[in-house]
Amino acid sequence: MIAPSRKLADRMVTPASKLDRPARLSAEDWALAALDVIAEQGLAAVAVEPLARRLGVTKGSFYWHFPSREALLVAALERWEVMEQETVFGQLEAVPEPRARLKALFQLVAHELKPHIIYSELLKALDHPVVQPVLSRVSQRRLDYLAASFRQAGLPRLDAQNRARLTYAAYVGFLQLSLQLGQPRLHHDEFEAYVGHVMATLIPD
Amino acid sequence: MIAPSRKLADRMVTPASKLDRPARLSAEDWALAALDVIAEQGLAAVAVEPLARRLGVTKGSFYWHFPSREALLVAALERWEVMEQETVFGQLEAVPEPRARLKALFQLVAHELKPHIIYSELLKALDHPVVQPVLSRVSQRRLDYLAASFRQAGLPRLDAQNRARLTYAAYVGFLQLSLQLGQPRLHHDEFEAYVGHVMATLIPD
DNA sequence: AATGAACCATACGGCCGAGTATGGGTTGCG
DNA sequence: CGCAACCCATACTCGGCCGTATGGTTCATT
Repeated sequence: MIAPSRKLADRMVTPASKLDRPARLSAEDWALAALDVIAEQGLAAVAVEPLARRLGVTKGSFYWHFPSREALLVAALERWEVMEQETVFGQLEAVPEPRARLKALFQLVAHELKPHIIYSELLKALDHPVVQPVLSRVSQRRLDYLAASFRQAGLPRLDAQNRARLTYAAYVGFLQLSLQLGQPRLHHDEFEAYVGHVMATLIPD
Repeated sequence: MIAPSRKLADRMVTPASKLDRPARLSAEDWALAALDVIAEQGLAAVAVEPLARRLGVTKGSFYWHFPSREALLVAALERWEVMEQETVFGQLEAVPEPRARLKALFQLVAHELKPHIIYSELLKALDHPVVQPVLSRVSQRRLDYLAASFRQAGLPRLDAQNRARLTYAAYVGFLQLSLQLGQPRLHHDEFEAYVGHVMATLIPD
């Protein structure tokens, strides 16, 4: 079982011994650290002992909070799934007009890649049984959201669905190519032109 | 200590004991087996001992042909890179008209996923230093090919480049979503409709 | 002050895969 | 036949990570 997350006291008697580590960790701290490692080095790099070293403690701490490495992954992904809901969808609720909302969505994804790094890393770890259902749910929600937006933008139902699939595939591919491959390395101007082209091509008029 | 020598007759006359294994392997056999494992379980699953078991031999064999696991990966990717050139591009040289060639390209990718499984798996292993340059070259070649085709289809130079980027991102995303996530699980009819939608959206008229 | 719970360190066993060393068997060729 | 070159098996060492066992330390509470 997971220990109840107690608010970490700011009692820092040590001046500069172990730096800003809260001296005592909670299960949530481990889950957040796991998400950091996923974002930096992928899911496979989430190992107990390296994580412990990273946090300045030993395995003895970890196995008090979690029964196994699997349990940590589950907790981390659970936490990520709720966070991503707010992050991605939260900023778009405000835009009522569907075409403007789609444009805002493209701009968001294109210019703020960091929130999508974890999604991209999880996509690379889809063979893992814990990851698959989570990514499945998240992707389906996004697809439905896209399809609804295209529908509101005037596309017939089937066209809206297919356009959503195409758009989402382009999103996933863009993430992989720009984050993982990092190859194109477009300069600012040509990148803006690219985003403009994507919007002009995929958003109906 | 002294292992009793296996009956030689087992090797010589057996009709189907060790099956079709050529009894003695070459470096190329190892490279091809590595590609099989990549296609089935990803690059991380390419380990020497499991591979040896798969081939019915032991590590002793491997380390005669290769100095290290790295060297095997390099050889396997090298081999894959030349094979993929012929496989993907070879079938399209015959089609002269650019728009028809693009359509043929879409159909090829949509209906014959197997040749792209390795590409998809390598995409998931881009953090590996051996993989990065290979995928970088392959992707760039494909992008250039796409851009040239869109150019021939009548798009202005910059539009052709951006359309190529968009198309290739959609290709990569489609691979990840259908191969790894396996989620959409579209039925035949709606899948054909999707492919049609993609072509109608991305191929200029 | 004392006690119990929360938290962590240390040490251990086990698994698995990378490499190394070495010798034995197999094949082609003179 | 005989002798290399070639191919493979066996038997190690080494390191990394998982999980367990156990005892020590710190904190809140009475």
